[in-house]
Amino acid sequence: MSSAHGARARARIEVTAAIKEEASRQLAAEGAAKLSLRAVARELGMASSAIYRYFPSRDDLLTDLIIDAYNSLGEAAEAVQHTATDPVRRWVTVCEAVRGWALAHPHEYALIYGSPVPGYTAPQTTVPPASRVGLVLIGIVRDAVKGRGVTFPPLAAELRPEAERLAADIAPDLPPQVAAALVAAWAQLFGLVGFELFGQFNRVVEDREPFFRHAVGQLARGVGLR
Amino acid sequence: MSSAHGARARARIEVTAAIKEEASRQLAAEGAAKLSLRAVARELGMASSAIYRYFPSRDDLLTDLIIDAYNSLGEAAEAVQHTATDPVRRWVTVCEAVRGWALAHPHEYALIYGSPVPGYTAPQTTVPPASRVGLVLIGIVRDAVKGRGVTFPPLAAELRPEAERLAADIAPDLPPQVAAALVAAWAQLFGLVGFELFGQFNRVVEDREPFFRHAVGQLARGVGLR
DNA sequence: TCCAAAGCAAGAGCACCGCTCTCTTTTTTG
DNA sequence: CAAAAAAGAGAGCGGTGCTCTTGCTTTGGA
Repeated sequence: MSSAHGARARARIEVTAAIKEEASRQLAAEGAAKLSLRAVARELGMASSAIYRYFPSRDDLLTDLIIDAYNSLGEAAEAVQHTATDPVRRWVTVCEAVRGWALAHPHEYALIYGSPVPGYTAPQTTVPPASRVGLVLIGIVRDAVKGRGVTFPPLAAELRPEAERLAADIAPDLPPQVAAALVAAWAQLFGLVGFELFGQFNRVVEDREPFFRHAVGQLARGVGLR
Repeated sequence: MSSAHGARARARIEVTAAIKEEASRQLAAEGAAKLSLRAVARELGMASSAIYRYFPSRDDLLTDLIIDAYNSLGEAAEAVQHTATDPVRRWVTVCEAVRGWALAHPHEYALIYGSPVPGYTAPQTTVPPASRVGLVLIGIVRDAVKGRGVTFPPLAAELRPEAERLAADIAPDLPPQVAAALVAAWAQLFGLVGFELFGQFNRVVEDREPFFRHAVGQLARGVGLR
């Protein structure tokens, strides 16, 4: 068993943690593409082949880091979700937390929202951590709907079936129009963050904080919040 | 001189083109990270070291491919920008062209709008090609403003100075409110496309075409188009 | 016209990478 | 206490970007 029985089991946990720690350091410093198992091993003073006792491949290590990144971002969003009561303010606050986390952890952000690492497809285990930010946004809108703080956004007729299916899937208690608008706003939020982070706003947007605040405020109104 | 004088100069152009062609093939097939100079050379039947006579480094080759990708996407957008007269329809059509290009060229899209290749910073030469889609969107809004087809969107007071600076920079003939909303919508468009392309919509949005059409339609209204 | 200069191809080589296999040592377990 | 399982180390394979040296060919000026 891999329980915390012997000293060996404890050592395994420690070494695994040390590997992830060093890998995380390299990820933050140089980015995912320059993360090398050999360099991690070197830094830890072990043979490069020994790493493979803990992570079967580089991709498995990356998967762990991806999950950590999703959880770290999710926590950042969850931590501020109740610091306001007004729906729009709550929405904007959470969006700002997402942006703040992204600016503080650019390589981690690129790892999870940039181009998927080549040939790499994320396993199912990443799905729950990846959903946390979305769930926070859903929660805000849900509370607003309960408190009558939502004007239903318009919905094209052709989108009706998809909106109903989507609402049933992710938030059964939300009106289809709101659910559809929410998903769109969710994607658009990461468009704003990504453009700033990846340099697309260079020489275009200078004073980025108020710009972002205003844009996500409009996003909130697009979902129906007020 | 590097003019088309001798047979040597002509050969250089041909070899350069052949390298880019093969590299483009590999990029489309496997993605940027698996593009290897050695593999390109192998495929072309030349020594790997010979490539360096044409491209000083792998990054220089990638820069060329980035420019090509921007231009290809820009052309796709420009090609459809006049197929409608109604401002909202024009906007949606161009957005659909962007999405269509992205779905048809996922690796090229990832190259230019995914995480920037680590350590790599795009040189100034990429700026004009990178601007083409934005210019198309600006053109649509400009025409709409002239034709009185625009309701000015709201603008937070704190954003006023940035909006004026931004408008002066990218579209002096556009009202600041419109210019600011336009830039935000521009970024949000790529959020929608990226989320679909990079799998974030898996198990969330099923019927993606109407969803996208509706979302970018709302985007157009956010800019003031109607 | 001839000859030096410049351009180009090729091969060997360096330092790195992910990953595998084998061998030895250590710890756990029946 | 012995057998089995786990872990570490080292060598090695095939791959990468990139450099350097060595010849060969085209080019342009005296």
